[in-house]
Amino acid sequence: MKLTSRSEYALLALLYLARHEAQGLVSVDTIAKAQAIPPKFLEQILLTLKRARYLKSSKGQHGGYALGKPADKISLAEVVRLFDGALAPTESVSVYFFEHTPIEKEKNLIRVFKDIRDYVSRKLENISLADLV
Amino acid sequence: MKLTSRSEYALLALLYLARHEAQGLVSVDTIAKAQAIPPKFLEQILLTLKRARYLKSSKGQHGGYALGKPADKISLAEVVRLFDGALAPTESVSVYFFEHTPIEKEKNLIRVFKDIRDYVSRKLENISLADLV
DNA sequence: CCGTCCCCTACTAAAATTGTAGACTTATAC
DNA sequence: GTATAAGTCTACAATTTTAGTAGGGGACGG
Repeated sequence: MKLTSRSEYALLALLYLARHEAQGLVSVDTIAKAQAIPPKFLEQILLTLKRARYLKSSKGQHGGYALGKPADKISLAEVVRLFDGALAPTESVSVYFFEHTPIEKEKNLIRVFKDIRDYVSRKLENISLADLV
Repeated sequence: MKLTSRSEYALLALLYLARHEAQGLVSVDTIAKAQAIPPKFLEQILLTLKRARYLKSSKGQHGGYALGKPADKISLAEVVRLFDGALAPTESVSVYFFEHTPIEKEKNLIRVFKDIRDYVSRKLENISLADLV
């Protein structure tokens, strides 16, 4: 797993929204300024999060985004997977994003990388936005 | 950390050499065929490994490559770092490859990713080629 | 009906990844 | 001492991924 700026921005935006849940809807530009994210890029990211039901939104004046589910129901694992795919170090040990890779037949190596995969998944699955605000 | 095919091939080649240490020097083509690696690509990889002192070589007939140090002195961490850089999930928590990234100021996130970094580094630093042959 | 804000797609520039090509060098066998 | 079997080295190319930008459209509030 390697975080791209997409997923880092996504996490920052979600954290912002989790911290400002009381305020209701927040505009893209507000988040963009607060977290120093290129606004049009953030727009795409939020749209992706919305389609995946992590956010809800409304248009028009006073529109904006808010969390689509409780902060404790959104895990880091889900967010990272949405933007960066596999949490595993190589796709041949990935559960959700399996693909063939050269080391596939090296059982000993596979075991090591599965251990890492398991640690990372467990860790990120057990941490929600609520744990971080 | 995300393994590229470069580092996967490097690991395969090193394992092959570790398993055939008795045979002395082994040619690129022999390794390439045994491990199904594009030969000219492997050539580059072995050269990099050699420059980093993990391999030694000699030219000419009956030339080839062999491990440059004992198999138990070559850790997976070193090999992966050589080809793929940081073991950490994002460079802002990397010790050897630090760079600024967007989530930098989110202390809570940083803590999580440092935990992952530590697990991965310890794991890969404690496993050598010798452990896998 | 006007401004504000989300929706959506297409596009682009840069970087990384995954190789290929070919000329050069060195050691060994004969 | 020459042919040959290797490694050495650099440059290049194709593809994919990443990190954005651009801009028109649609909905909602006032």
